[in-house]
Amino acid sequence: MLKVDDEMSIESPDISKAKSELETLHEDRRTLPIYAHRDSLLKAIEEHQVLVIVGETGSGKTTQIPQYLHEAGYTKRGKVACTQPRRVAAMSVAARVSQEMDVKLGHEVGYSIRFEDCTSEKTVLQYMTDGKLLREFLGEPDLASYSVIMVDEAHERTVSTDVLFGLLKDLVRFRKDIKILISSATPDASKFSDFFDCAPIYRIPGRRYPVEIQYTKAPVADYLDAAIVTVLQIHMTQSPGDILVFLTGQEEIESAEEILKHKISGFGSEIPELVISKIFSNLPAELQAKIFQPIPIGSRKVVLATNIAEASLTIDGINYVIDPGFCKMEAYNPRTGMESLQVTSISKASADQRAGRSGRTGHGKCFRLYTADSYKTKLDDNTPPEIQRTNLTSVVLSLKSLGIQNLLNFDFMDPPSNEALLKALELLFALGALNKLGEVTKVGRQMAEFPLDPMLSKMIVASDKYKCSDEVISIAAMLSVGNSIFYRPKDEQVHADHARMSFHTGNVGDHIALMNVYNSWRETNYSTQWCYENYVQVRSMRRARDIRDQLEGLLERVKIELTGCPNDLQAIKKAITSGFFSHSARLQNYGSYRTVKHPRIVHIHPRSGLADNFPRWVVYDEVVLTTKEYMRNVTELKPEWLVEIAPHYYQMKEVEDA
DNA sequence: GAGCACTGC
Repeated sequence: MLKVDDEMSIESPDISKAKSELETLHEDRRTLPIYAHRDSLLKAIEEHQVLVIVGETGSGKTTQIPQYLHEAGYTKRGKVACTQPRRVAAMSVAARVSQEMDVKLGHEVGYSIRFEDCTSEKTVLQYMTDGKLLREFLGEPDLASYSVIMVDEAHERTVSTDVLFGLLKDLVRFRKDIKILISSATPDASKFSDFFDCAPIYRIPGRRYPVEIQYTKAPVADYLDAAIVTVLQIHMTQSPGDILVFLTGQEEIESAEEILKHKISGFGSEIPELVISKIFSNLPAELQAKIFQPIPIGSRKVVLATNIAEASLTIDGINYVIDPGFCKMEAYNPRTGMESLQVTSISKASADQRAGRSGRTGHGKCFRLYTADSYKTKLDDNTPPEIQRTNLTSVVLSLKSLGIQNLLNFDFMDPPSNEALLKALELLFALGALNKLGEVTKVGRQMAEFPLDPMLSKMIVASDKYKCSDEVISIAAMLSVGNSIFYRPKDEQVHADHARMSFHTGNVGDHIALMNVYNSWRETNYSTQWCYENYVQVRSMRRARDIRDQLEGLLERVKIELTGCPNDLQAIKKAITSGFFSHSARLQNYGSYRTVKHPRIVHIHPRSGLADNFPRWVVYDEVVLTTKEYMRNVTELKPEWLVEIAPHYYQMKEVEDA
């Protein structure tokens, strides 16, 4: 398990420890910066319904505040919830707090995350992901079982925390007995305070070491090259301590690795050993764990990392950070519905976060590969919150099912564009989730139960009619996992492609191919070996299984029978079309396609099973912009299905073959 | 013939 960043290092419990283990834990609690503030903090919470807490990394807020609230009696009135943006954080903080309180995890202290509820009737301190609390809100809109909600890591501004902000702001008006704590690590918390009607800000000092920052004198032409040169300079001139380099993606990391290895070999034994390691989320877990392995005495470690090392995990022993100032960021265009992943300059907040990674265990040094002037004048203060960069269909359906009528008036801290909201409303209407008055329909209520993109939910709801829910939930689960199902190592591409194409026999289309992958794996009783042989990512498949199991459970709740029709591919394709009819395209000349609504020229992605097949009409899962505008995950359909399935959306003349 | 940052329900 990776070490997570949650203010204190969390070690696995060692049962053989001496009797004083608990005493040591209690002493540790008293040495945290927050301890001196315990009583005044409780007083502030008592006096105000909403309090913004600024607690720097290392202050102990996440583990201590819920315990203080418990000691002060708040848990007699209801549970204390503390939300985290990430699953691992929720789990490991809960484990730590249960140790400190000397209770069994899942009893008084528990956590709840998707696929895993480690709480019981005894639970009074509940750590959870922010998305999970949002889901609970849908079932219990007054959060009656809670006395305090602490939204932790609020500065990360996930879509879920942003939506929670609006809902909680409304909730405090009629639940005078609930307390809301907004906890953030950014010094500038005035935005949070302003949003919550000038809620007071309580500051807790942190415990971190100073970081010296160096800029380049002139802009660098090639940041990858500059980063490599800087690594070598640090290695040869600076005192011991490991190096962390922030790069933008897997490919860049792997090429940096090669170049570095080559350069080092050129030095021979003239320089001390430099151990190169790398981390990015798509790297298999067993290889990720390597970055934590100890290295020989006298050598130095350099970790090449993506943004995963910015907030999601912490590597001990880092004294030097190299920050080229870039990351890959998702952009969403509401007008075209197109997503793209682009290399962008980071924000000042992000640059400061990166620099801070060098000052956790001692004095740090951060080498920024841009000028001081660029930092001041070119970088934005903050990264735009995710809610302004994403497809909102799912958020809008959730809010509508909570009875929020006018979304354009919903109190967002940073409102998404009206265009993005209207686009979402328009699609939900087309899917039949909203009626003309904008009210949630019966279908919409069924759809809202599924933790999926509404087009996928609609596909599942529609599968009831076509008697193929068994197949369709597998497809939904596989699509929901994302694009990391197939594994394609550089030196085995031919084998990998061959394995992948075997699921496409009969040109069934990518959706049904995904179903074939899932079914084949299931037939092997979920064999890991099978995954390796077929160049399929084990982690993605396990995730697909978890999601599929959850969807199967939800079918019952929305009264859809689990029925299969393995040999009726047309029924499955019609269910797919019921969710994705708005993503239809027809073949043009020269193998390009034109989308039927909001016409634009798109292409079948070369990794699609239908890439060389050019069916006349297709539906697609999504369009991504890379070198071209590519449709990812494509299935052939008959044009008359569009009018049959979505008569309110298509007219006959739009779908007639020329 | 492409090229998938990172999370979450």
